Amino acid sequence: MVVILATVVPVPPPPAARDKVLDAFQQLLIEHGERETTLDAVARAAGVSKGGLIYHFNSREALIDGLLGRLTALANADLDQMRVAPEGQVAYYIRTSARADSPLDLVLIAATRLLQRSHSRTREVLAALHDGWYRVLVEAVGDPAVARLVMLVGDGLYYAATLAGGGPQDASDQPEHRATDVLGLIQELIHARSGRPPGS
Amino acid sequence: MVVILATVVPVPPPPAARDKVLDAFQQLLIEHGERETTLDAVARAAGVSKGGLIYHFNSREALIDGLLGRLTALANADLDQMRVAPEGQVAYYIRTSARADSPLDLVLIAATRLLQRSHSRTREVLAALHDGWYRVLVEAVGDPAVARLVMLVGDGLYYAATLAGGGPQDASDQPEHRATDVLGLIQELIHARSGRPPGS
DNA sequence: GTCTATATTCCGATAGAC
DNA sequence: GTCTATCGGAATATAGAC
Repeated sequence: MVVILATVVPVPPPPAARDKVLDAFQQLLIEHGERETTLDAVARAAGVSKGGLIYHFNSREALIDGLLGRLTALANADLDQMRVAPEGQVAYYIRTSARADSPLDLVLIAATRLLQRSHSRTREVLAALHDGWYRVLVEAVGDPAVARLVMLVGDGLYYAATLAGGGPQDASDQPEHRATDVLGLIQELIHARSGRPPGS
Repeated sequence: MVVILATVVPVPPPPAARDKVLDAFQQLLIEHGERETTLDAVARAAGVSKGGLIYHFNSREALIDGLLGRLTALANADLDQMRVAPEGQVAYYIRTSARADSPLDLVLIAATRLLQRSHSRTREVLAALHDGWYRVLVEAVGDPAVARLVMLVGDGLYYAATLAGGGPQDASDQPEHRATDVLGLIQELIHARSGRPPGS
C-alpha cells in the first residue's frame, strides 16, 4: 500500500527575493510616492543589491509590470469573492472600499501612484478593475444609476482612506463606522426606490 | 474739478513670468505626473530659462509653495461662492465636483499629484479644503451622515474625473449628466428622510 | 530680471567577479 | 543568483555675465 504523505508538486515556489522586491516597491510607492521610489531605494528596502534587483526585473518598467500582474491576480480573486458575498455585493463593495489594508488594497494604492504619468498600461488595468466591479453592482441592484452612485461612494471612501488619509481619527471615524453609516443610507435609498422602474 | 480716469493702484501687477511658470508647473503635474515634472521641463514649458525660473522660485520646494498658495486663494473664493449658491450648496458641490476644468480644479488636481510623497504641507492644505466643504454641507443638509455621503460622492466624482479619467466617453457620460443623475438620487434620499431626526 | 555655463549629486542600466 | 564597480545621462542648484 502506497500512502502519499505530502504532495510534492512539480511547480517550484516563486523565488522569495522576487516577492521581497515587489513588496518593497509597493510599500515605497505608497509611503513616499513615485518620485522617491528609485531602484536604489527599492533594493535597499528589499535587502538586496541593485544588481540583485536587476536580475529579477530587468528594468524599471519590468518592475511596474510585475506590480500590475500582482494587481490583476488579486483583483480577480476579489471579484470572485464579491460575487458570492453572503452579505450582498453592495455591502461587500462598500465595506471593502472603506478599508485600505488588504493585500489587494495595498497593491491597488501602489498602482494608483503610477497612474499619474499617463501610464497607459496602468490606466487600462485599473479601468478593467472598475468595470468588473460596476458589472457586478448593476446586476446586484438592477438600476444602473444606483450602481453608479454606489461606485462613486466607493471611490470616495477609497479616496478618503488613501489619498487624503492620515488626519486625526476619533472612534467614530473608523473605517467600519464610515462604511456602516453610508451603507445604511444607500440601502435606505434602494428601499425607497424599490418597485419603481429603473431610471425614473 | 478733478476726474480720476483710471485708478492707479500702488500695488504693481505680479510679474507675468511668475504666473507663467506656475501655470507650466501645474499643467506638467497634471499631464505627466511629478516624476517627469522637472525644473528643466517646467522652464521649457513656461518659455523661460532655468536661471529665470530659479530667480522667481529659489528651489523646487518654493515652486510647490507657490502652487499651494494659489490653491488656498482659489479654494477660499470657491467656498464663498458655494455659501451663496442660488441652486443650493449640495447641488453646487456635486455639480462642481463632476467637472475638472475650472482654475480651482486644475490647481487642485496638480496639488493632488504632490500628495503622494507624504508631503505634509500639501496634506494640510487639502485637509483644510475638505473640512471647509464639509462644514458648509452639514449646515446645508442638517444631517452629518448625509453630508458625509454627499462628500463621498463628490470625492468619487472627482476621482473619476481626474485620476481614472481618459477613457472613452459617450454622450451620456458627460460631466453634466453624471452630476444630474447622482444629484437626483441624493435629493430623493434627502426627501425620503425629511422630517426624520438626523442620525436615525 | 533673464540668460549661459558649470558644479554636484543621483538615477537607471551594464559588465563582470564570485 | 547575488554581488561590486562603473558608465552615461539627467536633475537640482550655483555663479556670474548681460
